[in-house]
Amino acid sequence: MARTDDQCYTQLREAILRGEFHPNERLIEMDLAQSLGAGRAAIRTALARLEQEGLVQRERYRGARVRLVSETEAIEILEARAALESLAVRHAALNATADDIATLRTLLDELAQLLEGGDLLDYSDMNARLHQQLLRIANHATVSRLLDMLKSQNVRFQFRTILVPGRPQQSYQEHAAIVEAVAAHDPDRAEEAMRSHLSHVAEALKATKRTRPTDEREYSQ
Amino acid sequence: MARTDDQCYTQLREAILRGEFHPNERLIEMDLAQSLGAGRAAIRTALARLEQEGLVQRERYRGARVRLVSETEAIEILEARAALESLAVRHAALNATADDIATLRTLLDELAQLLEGGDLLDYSDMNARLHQQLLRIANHATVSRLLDMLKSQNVRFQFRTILVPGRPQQSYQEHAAIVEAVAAHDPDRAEEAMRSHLSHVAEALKATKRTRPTDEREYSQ
DNA sequence: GTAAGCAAAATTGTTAACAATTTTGCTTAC
DNA sequence: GTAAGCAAAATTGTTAACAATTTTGCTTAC
Repeated sequence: MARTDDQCYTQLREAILRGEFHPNERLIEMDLAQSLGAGRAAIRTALARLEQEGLVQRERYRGARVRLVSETEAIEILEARAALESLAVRHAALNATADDIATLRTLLDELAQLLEGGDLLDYSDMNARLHQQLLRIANHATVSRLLDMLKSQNVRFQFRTILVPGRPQQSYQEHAAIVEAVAAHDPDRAEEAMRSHLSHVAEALKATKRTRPTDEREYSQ
Repeated sequence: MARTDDQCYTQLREAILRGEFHPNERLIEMDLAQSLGAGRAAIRTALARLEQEGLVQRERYRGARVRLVSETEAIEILEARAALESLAVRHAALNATADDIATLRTLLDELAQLLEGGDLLDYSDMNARLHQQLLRIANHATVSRLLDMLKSQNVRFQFRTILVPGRPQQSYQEHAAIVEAVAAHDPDRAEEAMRSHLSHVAEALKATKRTRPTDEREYSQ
C-alpha cells in the first residue's frame, strides 16, 4: 500500500467518474471511509483535492456533494477543450514519429470497424483512446493536465453526442482528417481539423440540449 | 471568521504568490499552523488543495514544498494561456457593452501614462488589471478558472519580460490593438491580436532565458 | 392537515495523543 | 578527514474523542 491518501483520492475520483454517485449526492465522510477502508482524515484530504478539481462541492458543516455540471457549463468546457486540444494537436503534428503515425492509423482502423459493427459505446471508448494518443504525442504536460480536469468534468455528457443521428459517420471523418494532418506534419491543418471536429461535437451537444430539455432530472436524484 | 479552512488556503496561496516562500522551500505544518493561528488539520487540507492546483508538491512522510516551475514549463504555461486568453477575448469582443469599452480605454490610458513615467512595476500591475477586465467582460467561468491556475504558477516569471529592452513600448501597442479589436466587436481580430501579443511575451521570455541561463539558482535556495 | 418549534441524531470540524517515517547530528572506524 | 552507522529529534500520518453545526423526525398549536 503505497499511499492511502492518494488511493482514496483516486478511488473516489473514479467512482464519481463511473457515475456511482449522482450529481448533488451527499458524500458522507464516515460512509466513504468505511467503504474504502480508510480513516476520515484521508477522505477529508481527498475531498479537498476533488473540490479544487471541480468534481466536488463543499460547504462548511454541510459536507461534500458531487458537483452538478450544468449543460451551459458543459459547453464552456467544450470550448476550453477545443482551444487546448487544438494547441496539443499542433504539437503532435510537429513531434509525431513514424511509429506514432502508425499507431494513430491503427486506432483509426479500429474506429472504422466499430463504426461498421454499430457498436457505439465501444466506438466512444476508442475515440477517447485516439485523443489520448494524440496528447501523448504532443508531449505537453501542462495542456494534458488541464484537459484531464476538463474531460473528467464532462463525463456526464460524454456518451450523448454519439447518439445524434448521422453523428458517428461524421465523427469518423473528422478523426480521419485530424490523423492525416498530423501524419503530414502540418500543424495548421491539424489544428483546423481539431477545431472543426470539436465545434461539431459542441453543435451535437446543443442539439441534444434542445431535444431533451428536462434531462437534468434524470441525474439530480 | 467564515471558514478557517478556506482562510488557510487563501492566506497560504497568497503568501506563496507574494514570494514569501522560495521554490523548493519546505512547508512545515506546525510552523504554518502557528503563524496562521490555525490547527494542523486546516493546514493539511489547504496543502492538499494547493497540491492539486500545482503550487505545492507533496511526498508521503516528507512533507510539502513550494513547487518549482521550470522555465520550460513556464513556456508551456504561456502557450496554454495564449490558447485560453484568445478564446476569452473572442467572447469579450462579442459581449462588450459601451461601458465595458470605456473602462478598457481608461485602463489603456493609464497604461500609457505609466509607460511615459517609466514606472515598469506599476505598468506590469496595470497590465494584469487590463487582462483581468477582459476576462470579466468575456464572462466565461471555466476559462477564468483555468487562467487563474496558470497565472498563479507563472508569477515567478511575471515581472521579467517587461525588462527586455523595447518591450514596454511594444507591449503597449499590442494591448492597444487588443482593446480596439474588442471595441470594434471583431472577435477574429481580437483573437489574433491576443495571440500575437502572447507569442511576443513568450519570445521575450525565451530571450531572458538565453541571457540568464543560471537564473534558477537565485530561487532554489 | 400545515407550519412552527424543539430535542435527538447525524454529520462535520478541531484537537490532542500517538505511531510511522524521515532528518539531523553525533560517534566510531578506517 | 570521510564514510558508515546509529540514536535522538523532528516531522508527517492516523486515530479517537469531543465540540460545533446541521439535519431529521416528532410534537404541538392553529
